Amino acid sequence: MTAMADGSTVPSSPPTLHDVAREAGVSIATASRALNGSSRNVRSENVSRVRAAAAKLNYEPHLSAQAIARGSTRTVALVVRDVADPYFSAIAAGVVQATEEAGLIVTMAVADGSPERELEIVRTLRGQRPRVIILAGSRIEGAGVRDALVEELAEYRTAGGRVVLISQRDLPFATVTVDNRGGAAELARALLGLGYRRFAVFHAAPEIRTSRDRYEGFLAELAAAGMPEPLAIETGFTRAGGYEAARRLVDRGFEDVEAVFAVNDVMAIGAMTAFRDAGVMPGTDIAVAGFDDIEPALDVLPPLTSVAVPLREAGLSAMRLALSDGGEAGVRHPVGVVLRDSTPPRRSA
Amino acid sequence: MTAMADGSTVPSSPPTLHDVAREAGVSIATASRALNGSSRNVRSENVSRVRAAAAKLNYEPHLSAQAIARGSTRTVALVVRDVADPYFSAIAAGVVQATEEAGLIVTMAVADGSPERELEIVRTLRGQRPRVIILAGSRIEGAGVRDALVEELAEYRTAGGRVVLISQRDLPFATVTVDNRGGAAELARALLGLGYRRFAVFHAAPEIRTSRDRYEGFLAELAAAGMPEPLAIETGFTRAGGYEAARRLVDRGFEDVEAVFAVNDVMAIGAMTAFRDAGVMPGTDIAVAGFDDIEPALDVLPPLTSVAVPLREAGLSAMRLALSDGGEAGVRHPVGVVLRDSTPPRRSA
DNA sequence: CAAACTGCGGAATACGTTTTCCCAAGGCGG
DNA sequence: CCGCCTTGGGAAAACGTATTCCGCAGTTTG
Repeated sequence: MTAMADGSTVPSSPPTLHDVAREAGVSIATASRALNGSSRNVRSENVSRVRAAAAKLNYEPHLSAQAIARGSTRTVALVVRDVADPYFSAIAAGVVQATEEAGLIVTMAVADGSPERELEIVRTLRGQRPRVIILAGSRIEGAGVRDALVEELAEYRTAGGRVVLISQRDLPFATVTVDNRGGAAELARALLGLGYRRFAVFHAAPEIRTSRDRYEGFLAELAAAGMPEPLAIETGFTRAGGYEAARRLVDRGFEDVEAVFAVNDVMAIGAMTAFRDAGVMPGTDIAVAGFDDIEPALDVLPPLTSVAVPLREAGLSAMRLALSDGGEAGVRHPVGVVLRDSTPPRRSA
Repeated sequence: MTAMADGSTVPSSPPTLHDVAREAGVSIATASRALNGSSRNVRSENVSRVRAAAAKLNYEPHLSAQAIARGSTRTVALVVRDVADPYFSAIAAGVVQATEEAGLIVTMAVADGSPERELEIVRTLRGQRPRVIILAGSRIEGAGVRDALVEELAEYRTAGGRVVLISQRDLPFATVTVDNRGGAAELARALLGLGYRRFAVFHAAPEIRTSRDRYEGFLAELAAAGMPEPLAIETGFTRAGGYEAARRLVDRGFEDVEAVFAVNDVMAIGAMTAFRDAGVMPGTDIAVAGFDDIEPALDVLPPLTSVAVPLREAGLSAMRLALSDGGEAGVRHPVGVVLRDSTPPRRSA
């Protein structure tokens, strides 16, 4: 603070490059060149004087000013549905890690599962002029919003920005996907192998592409094996959704269902708790399997059978994809079924 | 893209205020005033023409340019230890929500539990010139780093920035805390009331203030009740830390311990899994209690006794505190013990 | 009816950087 | 010894916006 005559204080603004240059006795241009090593040379004596001055004044360059002077920012924008969801927070962790390793800055926005909100976010994001926009788990298929979003993103890319989508296919942008369909099919095969025959599937609205792919992959494999169509229950893509679907199943008296496949782990975990609350024991009375293999899947009892998805890796790949100047390519991560006690082998009926 | 003579394309930069003004047939000054309603009036006809031009060109103001022209940004910087940890992601969710409601932007950095990294983050954050810096769960007590960090933050505040700390006391900044000491004491009383007498405490390094407060609160209450000193095991503040501490306890043959208090839920949950992996059943063979009452505490079996902490609320309060021009005040959130089956009443010995 | 004032548009400046352009000094070959 | 090239410093322009200041027209006031 700067003390005033009346005893009050005034916020003193941080030192600028100008101050550093004056302190070092050189021009602003030289100071700038000394600090960020441009293509131009600076006499080494001047470099050290500028460095010393910057350190003395505790100078930090004004990122906004740099951005406008250079014509590009150092930020990466990440849009997720919900930070508190372990699925997204794992992805976010990967994105943040890769971003910081590249010396960039992450800004985060939460779409809350609303396509309109997501569109609005992307629009205002353009004002931020980020280098990269990463959309994770968007609910992009919402009616007309989809086209508007695609157009918005395309325009952003035209201006030199990079777009990466996580777990969302069929859009003209670089994408990192996981093999949702294949993983669900593999899971179906594994469950059939354990002796299960009658299934229920807890899935979310089909506009959520991830849910739909997993659902369809599971169905396709059952059909291929000549199994009857499973009981499908549509619900929210969240823990609460899984809980509620399980309640509904209990209320309906199970209808012979032996195993539940919930299209993600938080739903599966919610379902397990709902079953237990209703007095039916997951694992013994009814089998439960999920998808994602998030950390809590191990801590729940019985441990949850799931399909391991490298979420953090997906976040890392997204950033790698964004930073490599590669074209529209995409990365697909393999997934792997991991069987645990929530789906014990079933004595042959 | 702009098509070139040779058939290639060139990134075309986004429209600027200049373009909007030209399109609307007014000056830049008028366009600026029309778009963000300054104190100055603009003829309503011009306002609508500018608005129309902006919409037609899909104009978004360049936030960096605004920042430097206005002398202040619209960003809030959040520093957490680890996004993937449910404790921090819950706080982050609250911060993001409140920030977006205020029309601001969140940038996020991950300190990874290293005080040096945290200091470095805060330093480079100053270059971002955020309106607010929120530090959650910092490990601020690291040796000399602490003073440097305080100084850095003080300097930032001098320049007009606002600092809010979450769950960190005794620093000269606005702080939102939870009653860690009181909650732990209350938990101790509750466990004593259930009949437990021999305790182990899994705590983290004392530089982690949150851990220390909970540990001390628990100890103090036991001492007040005339109980013997519990067995203390120091470990990491993470799920892995809890797991490892439980293993150590098992290896030592328990030494009569009847109940474990882990200073947070992820540690408690890790410990429960470790116990189970070792063949001792949490809840029946040994009681376990945690702190935070994160969502998975309900899904684990037996459900985990914990102390409910309004984490999302804490994030919201932090932002409210930052935006209200109030002084150094602080908010303290109350906590409440919630008993579940991981600590069943103990038959009196 | 002159003077003061109000309403509003636009030119110009400011913000803190980077970068282009110009210039001076010194080294070198011819 | 002269011109040319290299080296490196500084002045100034540029980035995109907000805002101050100036000026003009029209309106009110005394």
